[in-house]
Amino acid sequence: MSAANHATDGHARTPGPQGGANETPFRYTAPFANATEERWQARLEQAEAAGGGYRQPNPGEPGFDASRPKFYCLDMFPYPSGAGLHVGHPEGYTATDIICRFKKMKGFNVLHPMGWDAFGLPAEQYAIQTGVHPEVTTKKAIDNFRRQLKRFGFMYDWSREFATIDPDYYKWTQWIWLLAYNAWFDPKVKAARPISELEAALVSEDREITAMSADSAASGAASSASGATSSASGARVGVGVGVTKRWSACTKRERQVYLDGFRLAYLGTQTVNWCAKLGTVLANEEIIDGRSERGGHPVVRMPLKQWMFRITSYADRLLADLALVEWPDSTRTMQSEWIGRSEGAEIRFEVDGAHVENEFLSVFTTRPDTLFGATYMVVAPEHSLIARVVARGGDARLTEYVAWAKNRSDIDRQESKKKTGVSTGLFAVNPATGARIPVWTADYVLMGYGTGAIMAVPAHDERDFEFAKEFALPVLQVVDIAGVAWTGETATSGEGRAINSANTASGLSMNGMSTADAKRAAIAWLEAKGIGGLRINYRLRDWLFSRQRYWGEPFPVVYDAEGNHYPVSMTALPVALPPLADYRPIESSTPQPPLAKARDWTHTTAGAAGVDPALLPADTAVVRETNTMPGWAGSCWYYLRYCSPKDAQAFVDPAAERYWMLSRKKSAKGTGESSADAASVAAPTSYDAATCHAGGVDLYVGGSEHAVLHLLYARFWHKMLFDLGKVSTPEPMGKLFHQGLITSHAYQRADRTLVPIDEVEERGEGQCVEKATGEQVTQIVAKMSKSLRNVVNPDDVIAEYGADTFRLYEMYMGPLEASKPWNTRDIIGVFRFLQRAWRLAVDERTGDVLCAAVADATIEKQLHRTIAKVGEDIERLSFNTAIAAMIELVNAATRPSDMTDATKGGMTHDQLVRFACVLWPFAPHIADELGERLGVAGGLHGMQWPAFDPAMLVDSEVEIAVQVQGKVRARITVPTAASAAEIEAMALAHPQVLPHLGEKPPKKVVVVPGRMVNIVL
RNA sequence: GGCCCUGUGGCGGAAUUGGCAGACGCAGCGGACUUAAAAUCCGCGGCCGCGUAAGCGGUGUGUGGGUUCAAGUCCCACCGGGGCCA
Repeated sequence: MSAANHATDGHARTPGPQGGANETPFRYTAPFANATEERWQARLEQAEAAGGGYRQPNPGEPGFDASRPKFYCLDMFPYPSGAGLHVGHPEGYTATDIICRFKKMKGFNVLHPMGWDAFGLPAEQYAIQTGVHPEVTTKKAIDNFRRQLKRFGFMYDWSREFATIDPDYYKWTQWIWLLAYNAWFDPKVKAARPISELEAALVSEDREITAMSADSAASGAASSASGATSSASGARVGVGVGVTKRWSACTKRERQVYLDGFRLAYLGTQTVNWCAKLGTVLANEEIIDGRSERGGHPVVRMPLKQWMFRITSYADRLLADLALVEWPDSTRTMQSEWIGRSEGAEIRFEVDGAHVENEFLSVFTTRPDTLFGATYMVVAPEHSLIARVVARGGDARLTEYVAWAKNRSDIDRQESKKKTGVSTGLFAVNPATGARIPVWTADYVLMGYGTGAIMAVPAHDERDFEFAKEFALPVLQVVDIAGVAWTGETATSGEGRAINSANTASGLSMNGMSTADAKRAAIAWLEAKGIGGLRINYRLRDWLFSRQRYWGEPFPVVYDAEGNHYPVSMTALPVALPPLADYRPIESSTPQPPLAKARDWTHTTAGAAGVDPALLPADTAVVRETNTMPGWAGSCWYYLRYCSPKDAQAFVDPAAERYWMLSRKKSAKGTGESSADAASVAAPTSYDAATCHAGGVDLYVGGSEHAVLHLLYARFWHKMLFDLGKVSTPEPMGKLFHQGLITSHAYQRADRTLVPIDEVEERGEGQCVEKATGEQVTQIVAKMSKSLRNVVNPDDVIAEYGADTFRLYEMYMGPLEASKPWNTRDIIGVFRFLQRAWRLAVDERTGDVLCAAVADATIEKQLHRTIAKVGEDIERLSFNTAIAAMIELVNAATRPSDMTDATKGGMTHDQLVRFACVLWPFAPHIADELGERLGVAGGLHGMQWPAFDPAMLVDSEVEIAVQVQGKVRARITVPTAASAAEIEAMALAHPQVLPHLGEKPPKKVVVVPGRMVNIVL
């Protein structure tokens, strides 16, 4: 078969652009590779325009094959930044592309979508810098990203593409938020339920409720929701002021406030991190060392009404269900540490003092066994108790201290060596000893952890001890730790035996008990006394979901004149982001969302805004919420939308969601060869924990920088949707994989300062010197950065070698999960491999295919082994070794320099087709081109993964090592089936072994058939 | 400070279950082809010592111990690099 036979598209015979005297116009050069790739990509565009291409139909759609198993493979969608793709993007995308192409050849229905995470701070900041509307810059960046990704030839189903900024998408983001707004977490069933069910129960049972002010309600219920997981369910945390009333006796307003205290999306007054420069509030996790993660601007703390998500309700389940997913252990550990479950006790201390009466101070401690050692208490400067003391005329030093401490970052507060604080003038009563102990405020206690107050046990806590020393507060040892002498000079921490811990008056006696027993005794005593009990505390805080920015999803909420909030009806969505001439944030010391500037939009009526008339008459004047959602919002559920991206009736079509997200657990036996048997079992129709996989997406690949936040938020949304019956699996991502960071090189002077890569010259022998000074520098691995001038632009690399080479290079660099340095010099290696592979099949002078007439038995065997090895390696994401195997095959089959003599080396037509199929997932363009020249029309995507004969994987003979005392002394070739006794006899008789054997017979001979022999003397 | 990951030639890495360390690639060296160069093809290659050579001996996976017939792999301690929580 010659190339001329299928030169129908007029391109196949086009010589590589190498000039007139070129003798090898069909050589696989970079221009030839680029031309070939672009030709195949143009064809793909045509096919896509005609409804084909790599489109994957859904169940019920034309062309859908129900007999095939499904595989949903997802990349973390990118922020389309103005800078375009960096080399890190195609790393994960190539990996998933290889797996998807492989799975397709193995007979799977493959969902492999791509889209854009286009809202959020970076897009807005970029727009602000360039002075162009974010929508314009974002869409331009998307177009550029799409162009770049298409140039890599990824097998995405582009018909499913969307961006989070599309109104058709964020309409449903708002819809999900409304679901959360209209839901509460029922601690009895540990699941979300519609809030209408809570309301119905309150009405029918006419329950007694504690009516509260709007401000305290939200935080109060939030605390009780997490407290509900402990046995201390009745205990209120902090100082709550409320009146108990029957539901029927409550006003409409009181009922509303009460219900608001349960919503999963609620309005709470929070001490927030206000970044004046960015004009927005930031989540704790967006702040590093007291400055904004993005931009490094200072952040101050102030109270603000914000929309929150009650993610703490899900702390237990978010923790427990980590066991159900195939995620890297490191990621699961990070999430569980982020959730930070700790078991301890809540203890309520009575407070009395000049200004405050009948109050109590609640603390959380992991060491209730040390209660007798609590010689003073400390509350955070932000604690509500302090505010009240100040309001009732507390002394000036206290006021001053609170003002000073308020803006110190959490890090500063915890790390500063010198402890600061002032006495509040109040006293609390230690319930165990009956002693009056002073209440201090100090910034080393944070409002964000526990209750914002601690009982200080200076004898056994380092920080409490330092504080007690600083202010001459009493220290009492209550734990005797074996092997650690008590000197009074330093705190002793750890477990031991309780001492000085008995009081007949209070009835608590723990002396002699182990720490574990003492904890139990203390908790039992607290419960009996009704002043506390077992409590599970979480580090996890509720999720601050409001941002004072323009470029985000508007909240579907309006406020009446009194400031009461009302949801926009689901049927009135989307609440479209209004056009705004000046969208810049308002840089100020007080929060002012930019959307407030769109007065025509913000000031409207309930009817125009789409509020249910049953909630508020249509002509009521209302003001829209001007905060927007954070960048995380759109990425919390995009994987669901891909299942049915155009659905206008629902956020996801239930049948499509079920098909792509729900799957059976893999049977224990099924290793690798799973295509045929998986299809024979009918797809499940509903989730069953015993037989179904908890996670939906079969493989999710992305960077580990998203190990906590994005993945925790997405899991939270998914669990809400699961509870409310909107999705069919309890977890969003069944299997997760993090690709490693691609780093680069930089050079370091003797004084450890860095030198940009282009200011260094190599002088051979691995010696490098700085051009300007001649100083010797050493090569180190560093992150790619503009300042080090070591950023690699994928477009440049493709122009120089082609996309197939780029893909191959990134996969060949090393293990996918490892962080690896980019080394441009190494790219030539995989490029040469593709050249050799090409030359194996194609005459470089004529473009005709070159096939061996007769199959070489050795090559045939190696081909089978390569097919087996590459298939296994793809399944375990070991692409570097798969490529090495292909290189070995091609090297073995490569002819000597006379490349026209088809009788020497090479592969037969049939072998070349099979090889092209194996190469296709990695380097699809060259493989498709080879395939076509070999007579497979229209590309290889319809081909099956080639079969291998297991018999071909075994040799009849094997060479094994013979060791004497663990040292290799000889190698013998034995039949694979040889018995241990036969091998032993051969080994002992070997001439190279004999001299090493002593006079006496060997003590022992270890024979591992097929591996080695070890003779022990 | 605690937990986790990691350390293999000049470089990237391989060794999937404790079983021949260094696959494959880069860089390097030698040869063939060529007027020459590039390209291509063939070959060499951890380090040290001996040998003209094929080869032989020793040593070798951050350091020091241990388990084992056998350790890059398992255990303990330490050192360096990275991450997470403090």
